[in-house]
Amino acid sequence: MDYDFKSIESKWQARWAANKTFRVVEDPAKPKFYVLDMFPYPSGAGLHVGHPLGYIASDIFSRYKRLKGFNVLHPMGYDAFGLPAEQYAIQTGQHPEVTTEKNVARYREQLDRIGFSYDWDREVRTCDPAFYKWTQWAFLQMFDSWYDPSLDKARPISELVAKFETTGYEDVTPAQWKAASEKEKSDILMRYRIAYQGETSVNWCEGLGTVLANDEVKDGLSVRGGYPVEQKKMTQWQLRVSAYAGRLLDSLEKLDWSDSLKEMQRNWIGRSEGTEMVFNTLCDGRELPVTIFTTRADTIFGVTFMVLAPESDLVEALTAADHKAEVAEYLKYVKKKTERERIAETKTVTGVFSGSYGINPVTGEKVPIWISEYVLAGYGTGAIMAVPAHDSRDYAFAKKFNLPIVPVIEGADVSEQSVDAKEGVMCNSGFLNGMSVKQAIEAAKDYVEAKGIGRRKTNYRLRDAIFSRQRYWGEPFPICYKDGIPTPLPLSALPLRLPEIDSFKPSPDGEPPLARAKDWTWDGCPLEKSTMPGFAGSSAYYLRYMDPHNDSALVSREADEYWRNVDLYIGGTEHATGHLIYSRFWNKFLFDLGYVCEDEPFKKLINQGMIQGRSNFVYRIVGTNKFVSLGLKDQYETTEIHVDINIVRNDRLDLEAFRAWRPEFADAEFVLENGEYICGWAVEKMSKSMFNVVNPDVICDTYGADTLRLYEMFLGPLEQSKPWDTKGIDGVSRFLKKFWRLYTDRDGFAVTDEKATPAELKVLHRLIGKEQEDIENFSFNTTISAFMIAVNELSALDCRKREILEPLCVLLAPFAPHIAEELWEQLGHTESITNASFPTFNAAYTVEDSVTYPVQFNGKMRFTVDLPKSAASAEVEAAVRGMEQTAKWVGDQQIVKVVVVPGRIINIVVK
RNA sequence: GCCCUGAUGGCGGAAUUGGUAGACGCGCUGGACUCAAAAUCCAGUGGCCUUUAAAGCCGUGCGGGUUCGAUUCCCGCUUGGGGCACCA
Repeated sequence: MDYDFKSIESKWQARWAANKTFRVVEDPAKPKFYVLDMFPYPSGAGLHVGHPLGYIASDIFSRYKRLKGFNVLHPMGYDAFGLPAEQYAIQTGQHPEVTTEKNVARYREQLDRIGFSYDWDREVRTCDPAFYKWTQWAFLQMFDSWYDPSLDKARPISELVAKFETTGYEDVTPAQWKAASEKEKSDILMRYRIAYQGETSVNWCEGLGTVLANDEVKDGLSVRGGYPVEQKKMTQWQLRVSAYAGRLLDSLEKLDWSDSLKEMQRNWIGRSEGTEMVFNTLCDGRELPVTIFTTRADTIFGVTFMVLAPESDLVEALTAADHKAEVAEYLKYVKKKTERERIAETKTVTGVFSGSYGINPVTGEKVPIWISEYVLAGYGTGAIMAVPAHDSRDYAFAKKFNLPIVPVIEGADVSEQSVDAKEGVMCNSGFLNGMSVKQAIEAAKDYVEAKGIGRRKTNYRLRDAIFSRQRYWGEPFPICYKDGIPTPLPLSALPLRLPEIDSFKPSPDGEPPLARAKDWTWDGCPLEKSTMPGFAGSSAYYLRYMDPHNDSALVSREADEYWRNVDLYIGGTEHATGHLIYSRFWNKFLFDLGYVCEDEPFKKLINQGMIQGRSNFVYRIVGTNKFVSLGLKDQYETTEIHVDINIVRNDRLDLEAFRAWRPEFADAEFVLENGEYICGWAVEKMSKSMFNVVNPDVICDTYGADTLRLYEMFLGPLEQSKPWDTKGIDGVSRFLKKFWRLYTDRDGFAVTDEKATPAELKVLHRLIGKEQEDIENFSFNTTISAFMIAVNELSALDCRKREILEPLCVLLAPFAPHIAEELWEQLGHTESITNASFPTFNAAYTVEDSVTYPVQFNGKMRFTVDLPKSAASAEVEAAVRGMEQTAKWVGDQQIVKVVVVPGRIINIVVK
């Protein structure tokens, strides 16, 4: 009876769907386990073989955990708002919803063929109003909250209002608050709300007609589309992510994430401990205190000038009358540069003197104030004290503009470059002289605080997230403008649905597409016209899966307390500084307000590696239509041409198929070696343009889903990037056929009820132990190797015993669920193998009797062994190559005790 | 420039974390079964020396070190991949 994967796989996929085999409900009697994949954006191109890698891994783990008795939540959905569908809509006029729907259907079809154990009853789509109701709800919660630094958590804004009314808070007194107009009160509160509207320098992308978040921009170009991005001051909705910077950083500690990912987040958050110091300044005789931020308070005696960011609000006040013209010109120059040019020209030093001076608060010295683009307005205070001797950027600036350079560390040679290292002994520094740099940093901080000229300050590089997008295909803001004041809609108004519009382009006067909607108002007031960014919907989707149909809460308390947070999250590393930061922020916010019970969303996170394509090349002799085989190409001048991998097998080109591939190759001629055309190859990104895309559907057709699943895992460690090479798939395909043959013979199913032998039990239990250990460590490739060995051994033993084959079937089920289900049914089970139990490991079956032999050390780092006559001496001697580590070898005739397990060195202990 | 990560046969990758390097799979070579092919099965397969075999030597990016013993630990490099980059 042959292994007919096609009928088996379609049979079981249909049955799983019909029986809702993977439906999961909260069950307090069982321990929970939440396994989550990063949900995909359903793009038009469909899945290639690299996409399901993480899904397969999480599916194996889910199925394994179920066998281990856990109640496993393993959902899937779609991150369905986004730019590609909208761009497509602009070009074709087709509604993004239609495109999205079509792509989702295609994704679902492809996913279903691979046999995933998702509970599809819990599917979510971010573009579904029933879903984005809760995205909008969360936004309103953030609008209605502020970050209380004394409690270090978010609190209702009403508490802040109460403070204003009674005791005052920061620079607002009760009298001022009471006197303030509605508009003024709104403006004051905007400075505190978690979701707030404010003017900020944004990444404006003309090509897309919208602003972008920092993680949506790379090298001055938009990540989607690759259009240039410029800096622009605009009023935008923002999320006060920066308030959470400290907590986001500190709780990284307790997460089970890879070091590299945590490090990326640490860098992105960028904590730096320093000092804020006030320099008094003089400009045309006026005095103005200016606060600067430095991490090197110890170098205060080396300050020779100050620098302001061109965008800083201080520039105007600190530009002397006789320098207005130069400064204005410089500002104009800076403004017209795009972000991209600024990055490209990071080596060129520019700047202008403001005509004003600062007073060093420690030395009383007067230093010039400059304006330069190397100081950023958005970080610290937008103003710095410059110490050219010990900061390379200040040094470059001082050299360019001939400013003095004063070293304050003994022996520092600053004739060629600055000495940035935080080591050495201070000099030229008054009370700091003689201290090490590390001591001096602390001493200077203490001094500054004691004298009241500054204070310790921790700065973060993490900026608030810009939350407005001038696009159509996103969540509308539940905000209207009552007399120009941003006013939240009542919760009963949610979801605020996207309006129908006739074109998806920006409006003719440059407003977002929503401006085209008829009657986009609420209660007579105009509604907000921008929409939320892509990360809005993906920030809390994992919570929604816990309780996806709840219409009265994002997630009920019961569901949240049962599922708590994600135990295992699998996805790509490209979300390190976007989604994974925003989600953590979002979750902490909901935690502060008591809506969820865990303050971190994802306990363990694994980044699956990329599967790269393996491209093939042919070599065309320049100026001809002749192609030369790889080994002979050096004899000609050739151009390398990508060739479709579907017409190449084992790097041998199918000549006929090549001629048929494209009209221009129809009369191609070949220079062959040994009668064959050998193609060159390279590992590259899998993409259509390189003709190296492998479609999982094709693999499912030719080899089956179980083979695909096994092969993707067998390829190598999950977290590593590795090339796909279809020819290796035959190995796992053969394995499954052999596995099938263990249970069947020519006539059909053939399993006996005989008692298993110790040898057979040993094979089984070694595998159980190995699989258990490997799966917990996400080392799926080694499990599969162990499986291959076990199956080969059982074949050799001709073992057809139920006592062995039944547990063996369960062991395979997480990896190759279809074949396992089929055989499980053949074994007489009526329930799905999903409900079986993982076999119990019994180490006793795997251990051999150990024998003790005396051994002598002969002085040549080699051992001879005295053996009883009964022992197979060659075997034992071959086995004894190791030595117990702690043994100290003195002399050359020492007797040791050797414990030998045949074929394996176990241990050698000094007697 | 800074921070993470890797580097092992023709290829993907193993190695109980200091103890027989190259498991498992692909590919390749030879053989069996076939009229033939496919499928399947068996054997071999790191390099060098050798007619063969035995034995030996060399081998985990490079150079040192620790150790009876290093792919594994330490120091110094080379190099692939990823991230950050005027963050004071």
